[in-house]
Amino acid sequence: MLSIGDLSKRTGVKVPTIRYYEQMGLLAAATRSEGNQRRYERSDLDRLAFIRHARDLGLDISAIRELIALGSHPQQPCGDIDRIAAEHLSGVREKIAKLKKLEEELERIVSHCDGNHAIKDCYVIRSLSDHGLCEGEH
Amino acid sequence: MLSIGDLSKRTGVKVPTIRYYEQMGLLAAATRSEGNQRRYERSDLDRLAFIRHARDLGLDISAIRELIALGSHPQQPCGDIDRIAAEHLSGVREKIAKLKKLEEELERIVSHCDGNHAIKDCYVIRSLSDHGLCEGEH
DNA sequence: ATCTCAACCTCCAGACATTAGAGGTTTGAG
DNA sequence: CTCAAACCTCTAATGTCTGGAGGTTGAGAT
Repeated sequence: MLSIGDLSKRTGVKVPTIRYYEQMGLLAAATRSEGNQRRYERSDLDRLAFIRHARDLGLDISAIRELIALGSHPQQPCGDIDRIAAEHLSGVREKIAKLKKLEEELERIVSHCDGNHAIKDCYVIRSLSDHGLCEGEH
Repeated sequence: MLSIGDLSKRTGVKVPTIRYYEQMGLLAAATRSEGNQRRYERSDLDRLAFIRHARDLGLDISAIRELIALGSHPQQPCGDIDRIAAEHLSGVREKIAKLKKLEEELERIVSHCDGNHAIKDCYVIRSLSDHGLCEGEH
């Protein structure tokens, strides 16, 4: 049996976050010690690792809840699960595309500015003020 | 003179968000009509466009406040502005790198799942449960 | 057996950048 | 002049945690 602190150390999920996940219904309410402290076992550790992994991938709480619910019917076909992951993949791709445009623009801004001219002539300020200077759209 | 709704339409920033920016000190308190409604002019539109642009680039409110403050002393050299932009650039690059790893992993996960086997054998669930299946780190 | 102090408990509040709603007032077009 | 749309302020919610206050428990050392 693990304390909440043990669980935290092993998964890298902070203690209040574990309690939050319990509150959000991602983790079943833990069994308690005589003194009312949460006690966890192997299966809780696995589930928390699953949650953490999914969060790292950027899935939100409700998506994870959906996955967990689906996962509890292991005989059914996994089409829905596939759909959730695929939807998320396209979301991630969009974010990457956006960020790449931002990266280019910031690069351009920084490379034009040597840090030594007066602010009124600074390319950073000029290009932030005047969207027309941007090469891409965003 | 523009109403807050006009400003909103022209910049794509929602009305309550404009009021929020005023509250946060990014926009100066607008002049008011006789009936206490906000009235804006050209310079407000420019500044709001600046703010919006900076937010699109992912700068947070305090960074924007900093830029605005620096921009109001146009005789000083722009080293600080350059620093803010450069710091932000490295943040964006980190985000991109992270998301690319996620993209790869999600691709791998999705491609292994044809949506037709039982959930207990689904690669999505298996790889979320077992970090050891990941090729990269995250 | 007792002491001690880290780790635990609950509840509440804050962080971020908005967004939405309630309830009331002003504006401007017909 | 009327009346709906747009405005006002204030409050509260969103999502995902994170921190603190104030009090209790657990476990190792004496």
